Amino acid sequence: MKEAKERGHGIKEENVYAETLKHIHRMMAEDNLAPGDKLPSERELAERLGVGRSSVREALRALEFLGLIETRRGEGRYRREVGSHQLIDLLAMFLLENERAKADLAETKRLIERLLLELACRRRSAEDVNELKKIVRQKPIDFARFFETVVEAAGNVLLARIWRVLSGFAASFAPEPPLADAGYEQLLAALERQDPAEAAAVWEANGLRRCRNGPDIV
Amino acid sequence: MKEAKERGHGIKEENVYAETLKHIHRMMAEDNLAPGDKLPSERELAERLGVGRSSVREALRALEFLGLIETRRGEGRYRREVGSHQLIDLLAMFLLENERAKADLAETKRLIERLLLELACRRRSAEDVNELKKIVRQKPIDFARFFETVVEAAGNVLLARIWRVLSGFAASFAPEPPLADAGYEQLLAALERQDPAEAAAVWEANGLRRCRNGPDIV
DNA sequence: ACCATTAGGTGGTCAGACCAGTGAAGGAAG
DNA sequence: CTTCCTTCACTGGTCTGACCACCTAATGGT
Repeated sequence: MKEAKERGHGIKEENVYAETLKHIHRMMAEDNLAPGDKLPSERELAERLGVGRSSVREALRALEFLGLIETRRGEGRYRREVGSHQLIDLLAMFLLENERAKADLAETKRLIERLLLELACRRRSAEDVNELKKIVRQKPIDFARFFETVVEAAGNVLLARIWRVLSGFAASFAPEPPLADAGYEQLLAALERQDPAEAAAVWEANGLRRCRNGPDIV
Repeated sequence: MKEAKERGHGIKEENVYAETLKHIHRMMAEDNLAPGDKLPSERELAERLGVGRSSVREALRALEFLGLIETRRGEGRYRREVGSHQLIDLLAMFLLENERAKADLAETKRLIERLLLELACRRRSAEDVNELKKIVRQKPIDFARFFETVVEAAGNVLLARIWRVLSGFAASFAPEPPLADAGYEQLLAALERQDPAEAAAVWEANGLRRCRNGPDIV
């Protein structure tokens, strides 16, 4: 009675939804899908992968959650620029109820930013420095663009993604108070001299007051 | 021709799936659902909320994605301990298909471990130090237990969770080369003296060689 | 009292149907 | 010819009903 199973294939035996998710993701990579490109329709994917439309829908919904694709009703689904994370809004909503989580989040974000700065110091190219100089020269300083460049220069995709997720969370309930201009000058100098310790020191010095005390002068 | 719509209710007009998601989440809060408690079944929720089962499924899948509930086939869905960030799991899954990502993963893990060590230096209690002394004294040194204690002492739940995820994935394809015993002695000394800089220095000296030099794998 | 069987509930999946937007093809009016 | 509008095919959104595989607990025979 009990040996009835074993549907022929010995291995996989995972949720169709999870399989489909991986499959579609792999397909996106293999087809070299650029941001803005259109994905096949739900029905076509279902037929091509030999699964039901509902399973395809759940997989696509997950990809949308991860911010990898964008859905336009009546049109289709499109590959999205990485970095715009839809899931952030939802997650933030849930996290709002936990004070401790908020504190941990703020601290973690801050620490990972320090790591990214240190990495950027070691790996930044000459172009990175020029780009940053341009950004700092142009007042008011665009904090987001400054740090995006730093993250790019750090050259660690995983750490960058974690940062973007945390950053999105934090932004949704704790607006970012910008550093003083002098802070950027110092960071830039450290980056140019490839001095990770100096960058970390500047970051700590500029961050502690707002982390500890809360509201402070801009 | 164009004024045909307006299904009676003037406002909402959002995806049923999104509405259902919020609805179920609110319901969980109002019913004071404790971790481990069972949620109503898909079919019951569908009937109670007046929507289709597929919409309920998409909403529940999202909650699962967020780590708020757990699904047990054949049994039901249960409220889960908050704080389990499922999304990072998924993120890692995707990154694992890429060689470059593996190098980034190893580096990120290493860096986050440094952060945890630094935090632990600042926040460790006397008991933490005693615990660590016991672990170090007992050869061969149990690396996992040593670091678990450090992570605990660091007192940042979010960072700890990220580390556990990274650690788990890293272990699955890159066995951990343990530190020399002398390394643990030095780390312990730094922790006892609450000297983050020293701890970080020891960590870098013992580990970063493999991350820095390799030209981003092949 | 024990254990195998059974029945009902639950999530997992699929297929088909219909709705509601979108955009392009195609025809009528200018 | 151009312009405008209708039409139609296609897409995502949703609902329904039907199975399946799985788990639990009640059942019933030994």
